[in-house]
Amino acid sequence: MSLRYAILAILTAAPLTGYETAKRFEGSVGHVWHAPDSQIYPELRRMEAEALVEGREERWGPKGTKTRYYITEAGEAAFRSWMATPLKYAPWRDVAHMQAAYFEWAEPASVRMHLKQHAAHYTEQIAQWSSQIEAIRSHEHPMIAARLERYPAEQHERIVAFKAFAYEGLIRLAQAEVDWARSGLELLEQLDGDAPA
Amino acid sequence: MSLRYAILAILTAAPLTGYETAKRFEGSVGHVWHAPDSQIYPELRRMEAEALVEGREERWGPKGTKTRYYITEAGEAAFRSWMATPLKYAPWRDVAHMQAAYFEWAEPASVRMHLKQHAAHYTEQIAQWSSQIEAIRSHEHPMIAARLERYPAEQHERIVAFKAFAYEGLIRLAQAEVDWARSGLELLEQLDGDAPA
DNA sequence: CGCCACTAGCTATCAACATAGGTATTTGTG
DNA sequence: CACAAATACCTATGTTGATAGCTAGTGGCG
Repeated sequence: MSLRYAILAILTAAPLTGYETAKRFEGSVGHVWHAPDSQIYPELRRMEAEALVEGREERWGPKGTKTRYYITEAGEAAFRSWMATPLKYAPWRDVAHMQAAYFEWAEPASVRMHLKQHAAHYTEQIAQWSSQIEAIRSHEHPMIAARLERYPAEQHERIVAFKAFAYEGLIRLAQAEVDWARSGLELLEQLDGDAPA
Repeated sequence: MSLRYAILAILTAAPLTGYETAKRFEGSVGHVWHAPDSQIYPELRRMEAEALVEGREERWGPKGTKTRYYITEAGEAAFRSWMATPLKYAPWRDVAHMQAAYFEWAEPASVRMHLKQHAAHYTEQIAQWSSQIEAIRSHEHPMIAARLERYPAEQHERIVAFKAFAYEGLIRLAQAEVDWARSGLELLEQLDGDAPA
């Protein structure tokens, strides 16, 4: 159900075609929520059937047409109501930590590789998200720019602050992953120091 | 596919019936990986068909029988090979952060509630995982006790260290969530301080 | 002996997501 | 004008996971 609300969220900034929506989920929004186009097209149609969005046919060149989806009042209401509802916290499911619990089944070299990869992956994520935050704060981010145009100036501070806040949370998490992986490398040295090959 | 390896992982400590396996996924292993019994029973049968586990019928009272699953050589090999394989990092999907990015659509009181709930949830998680770590380090944890009995003493240190390490990672993440939620509450005070109701 | 919680095992259905294909049109470039 | 790249849209299939049910035997208690 979250995909639906992610779609509604980006449609509050600007009406989009299915294709554009899918692109957003590869790029900016994709940093917080990922979805393939094969999920997005049918979901948009379901949402249209429920009157949360309205699809308007547009000409596209001499022969083609495309559908641009506009969020409706009902759609905004649904989004607002979701925003007011407390989240259900799903039970944990984390492969990396699950695997780490059984590292005694892997070669020390393999463990080292896993941990280094883990740190590298999240370090890269931090870099990406940091540059997103900068673009958000400077209003250079295209989605932010479109959104700010649509809403009155007194809301701009909140809009920007919350987007940046969300990314800051992701960065905190990623930093925790990096720190954990590093502490794992230290642990490994300790264990192998005690009983070297 | 991860469910399969989670099952293999716990079967390396002791052979289990389907029911016992399901119980593990509600309790201890469930902290890192959750799965309902409706997933576990068919998965065990699939794994038996692929010879990763061997099911042995056991009497259970005068009329009943139950199947206890033993990990096979092939199962151990599959697990070891998975342990040596680098993980694929799935694209991000996080409802709480997605929702936070659009907090301007919620009432400040509602945002405050969300953030407090978020902090409370992960604080509770930290408490649970911390007590797990204690039980692991003191060897009081039943799964750890069973596991240590099965493996030679020189491996005990690693077994315990890696289990504790995994939980430490979860605690780091949860702590990051709590810190983030608290910083969100501060941000909210700032924003509402600028323009109070 | 009746009752109940627990153990044991199983099924059916649905939503969510991944993967991998497909067609057709437009637009820009050499 | 040929061609590639991008735009636009769609489907089919399989896996995973969530939800909710079901039957039936065991073991302990009053």
